[in-house]
Amino acid sequence: MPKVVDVDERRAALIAATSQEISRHGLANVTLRSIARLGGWTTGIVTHYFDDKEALLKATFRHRADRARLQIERALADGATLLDASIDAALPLDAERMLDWRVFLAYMGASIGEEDLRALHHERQRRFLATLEAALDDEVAAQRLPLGLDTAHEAARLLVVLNGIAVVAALAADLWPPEAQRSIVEAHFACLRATEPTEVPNTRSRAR
Amino acid sequence: MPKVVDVDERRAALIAATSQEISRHGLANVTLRSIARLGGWTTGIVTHYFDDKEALLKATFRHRADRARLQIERALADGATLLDASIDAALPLDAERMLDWRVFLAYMGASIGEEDLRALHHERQRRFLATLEAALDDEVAAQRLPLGLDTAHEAARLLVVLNGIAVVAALAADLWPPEAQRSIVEAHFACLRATEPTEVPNTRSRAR
Amino acid sequence: MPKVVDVDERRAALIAATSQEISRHGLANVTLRSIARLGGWTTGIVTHYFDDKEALLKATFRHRADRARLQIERALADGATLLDASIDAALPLDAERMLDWRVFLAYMGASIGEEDLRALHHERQRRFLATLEAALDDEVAAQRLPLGLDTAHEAARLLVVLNGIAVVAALAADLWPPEAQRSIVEAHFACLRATEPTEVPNTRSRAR
Amino acid sequence: MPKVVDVDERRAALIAATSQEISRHGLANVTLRSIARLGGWTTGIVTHYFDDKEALLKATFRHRADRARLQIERALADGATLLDASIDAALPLDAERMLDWRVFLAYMGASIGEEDLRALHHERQRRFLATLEAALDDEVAAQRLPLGLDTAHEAARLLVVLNGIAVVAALAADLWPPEAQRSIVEAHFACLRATEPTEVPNTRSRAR
DNA sequence: CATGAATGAGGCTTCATTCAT
DNA sequence: TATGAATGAAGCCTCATTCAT
Repeated sequence: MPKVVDVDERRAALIAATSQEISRHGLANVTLRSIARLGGWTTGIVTHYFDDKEALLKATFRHRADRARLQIERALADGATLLDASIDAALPLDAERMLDWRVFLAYMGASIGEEDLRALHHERQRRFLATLEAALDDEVAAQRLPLGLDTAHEAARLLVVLNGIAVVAALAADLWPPEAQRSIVEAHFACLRATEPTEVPNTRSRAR
Repeated sequence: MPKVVDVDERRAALIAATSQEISRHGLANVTLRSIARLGGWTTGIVTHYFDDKEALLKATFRHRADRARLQIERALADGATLLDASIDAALPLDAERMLDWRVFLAYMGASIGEEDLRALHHERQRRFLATLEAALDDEVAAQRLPLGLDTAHEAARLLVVLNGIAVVAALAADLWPPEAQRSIVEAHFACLRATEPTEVPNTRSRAR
Repeated sequence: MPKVVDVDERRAALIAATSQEISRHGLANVTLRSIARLGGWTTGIVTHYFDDKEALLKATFRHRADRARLQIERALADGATLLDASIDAALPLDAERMLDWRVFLAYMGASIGEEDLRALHHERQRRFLATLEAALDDEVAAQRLPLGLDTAHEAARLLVVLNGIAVVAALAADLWPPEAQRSIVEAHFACLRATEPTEVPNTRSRAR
Repeated sequence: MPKVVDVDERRAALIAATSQEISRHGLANVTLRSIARLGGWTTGIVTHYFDDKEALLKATFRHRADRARLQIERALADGATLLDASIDAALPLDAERMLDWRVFLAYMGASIGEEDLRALHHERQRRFLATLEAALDDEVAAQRLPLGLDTAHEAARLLVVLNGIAVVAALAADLWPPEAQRSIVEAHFACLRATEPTEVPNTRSRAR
């Protein structure tokens, strides 16, 4: 009987260690050695569970993206409003979500100029947009947002705001304490609620 | 007499080549060789005009950050509204501004986990916020935005939106054509004007 | 199981190769490549067993200094007189001791102007002086040297003579054949014995 | 009429700057740039007055060797005893002589393993030995040293002692204050004066 | 399954030298 | 005579990957 090793568990441990290393020392400074050291393994372990370093990094990115999105979906499924979910499940206000965003941003920087990585981001964006749009539809249905809202457009706007907060907060944490981040999101939702549904489409069709 | 060379001009050429390389091939793939090749120099040229590779990269980052901010300031000084300046001078809608944003995002990713780089971003943010806040004050004074607007807060919001657009657009350009980017900014400004709905009707005349 | 390698043995082999390279081609011409080539390794081997080139060089220096001193101590422990030990265990009269001295002199030259290397030499000198002084005390106790000799002072003198011989001999080997080196040491000891001319006549019986 | 530049003077200035750099920062750290900087020149100056860097370094070495020897010869010509000349003109007890010795030792280290440099040292040693032997002959003639002294042999011994002091003192200056250095030389001369002229030759012909 | 020794390519950097001015 | 911009070779070092055990 072979030694029993839970492959998925080990993979998860490797991904967790990789996340930590990326967040702490930067994507450019992540080495197989540093990952192995953090987990108490040797470098050889990596190629046992992943094809190579790149595969491990991509898996880490995917894992954090999924985790981040699922946390929002779970909050919504549990009955949270989109506003609350955006703040309490999306903003980098605790360690795990900070990790999500830092891994994302690190990988985002690495993707500039490396077109083969765009597929990953494309997929991530697509899924986030779908989640946000569905949530917006639900908000409208629940009459917490005005009827007739262009939810596809507003999903994009919300994605932009959340990404924007993450960027600026990750780089200057002391300038963006939790209240500052929250107030941005709240202002955005206040704006949504005040939207005259006919206005936005009109604006978009403006001739230039 | 030695060969006459305009040092600043040569430095600018090196920075331009570095920007191109970062944008095209990614910060992690920028090598002294690739920079030199692009400019038709040898590798020694780099350390002739900069202390080392890091100094060149930082100078490149600073240059693009300054260029981006100055373009906005210039547009405003030339009489553009903040809305127009945001769209026509800030969004990555032409090659130069795309370069600004891509360099910024690349460096931002590299800053995750490297705390010594945060000072650069901090400075950049501070200056952008100051520029945006002053512009918002001007907008209010010109009665294009409602009196009593919290311009400090709105400067932060606008910064978030612009950064957010850059992030998502840089990673999935085909999902964010110019009109999509524009509509986000316009929706944001519409929201600003609606902050005091009684003061700013839809009939303002905007010079373009 | 990984390949089994005796780390200390491999380190010793690297140090041996480094000694050879220093002696043959000079400290300034020692490259990782040349060391690796001599041992049949690749360049990576060096940083596998030492932090970097400097660490390897310092370890080499320390090893040769220790070896040289221990050879003298061993000779004395085996019953040799200090005169015989000085000649047969200290002078560069065979390949190993020549290596000791050449490595020492090479490193000494490199220490001019590099104050951070002085600690190494300081330690080396301190130990050699202690060894020589103890040996001189033993000689006095064995009545081979006059009672009342200032052994601390004489240890310094002997160190000077041995270092001086090494310097001149290493630089002009043909001017300093073994007999010439020996005669210097013997004259020095003759002088020592004559320090109290009434006590040590010329009729002492020396065991060799 | 061409610009008048005293070639020898300029060469001397270059050599002086090179000596300083060697003594302060070590032979390995001497660059044409550092020399030029020290003298307020540009790097091109060197190849105007010397073939290349190596020629400058060798000229520096020769200059310091000549200077050191000539200072001793001058002291002797002025009527100093050899003992006084050895102490007051040879030991590294002032800045210039310290410079002589440091340059010598630095170059000595560089000569280990570089056989083409041995000619320089050979010549230096030959001249020093001749100077010392002549001085010893004079001392004997002046009856300050015993008749029948093997002056060739004693010149070698004295050279060894002086070189030895320089080596140890250059590396551990605090262990070798002026008095310590002096006492070594004085002890050596005391030994010379006490020499039984017949003894040394006998010792040297001993069978091994 | 797991180890970790060894490889070797490629990056950054330094610096003597050249040469147009 | 002097400048100093530019060259380009070569050094050290890092690190993903391989593979014998």
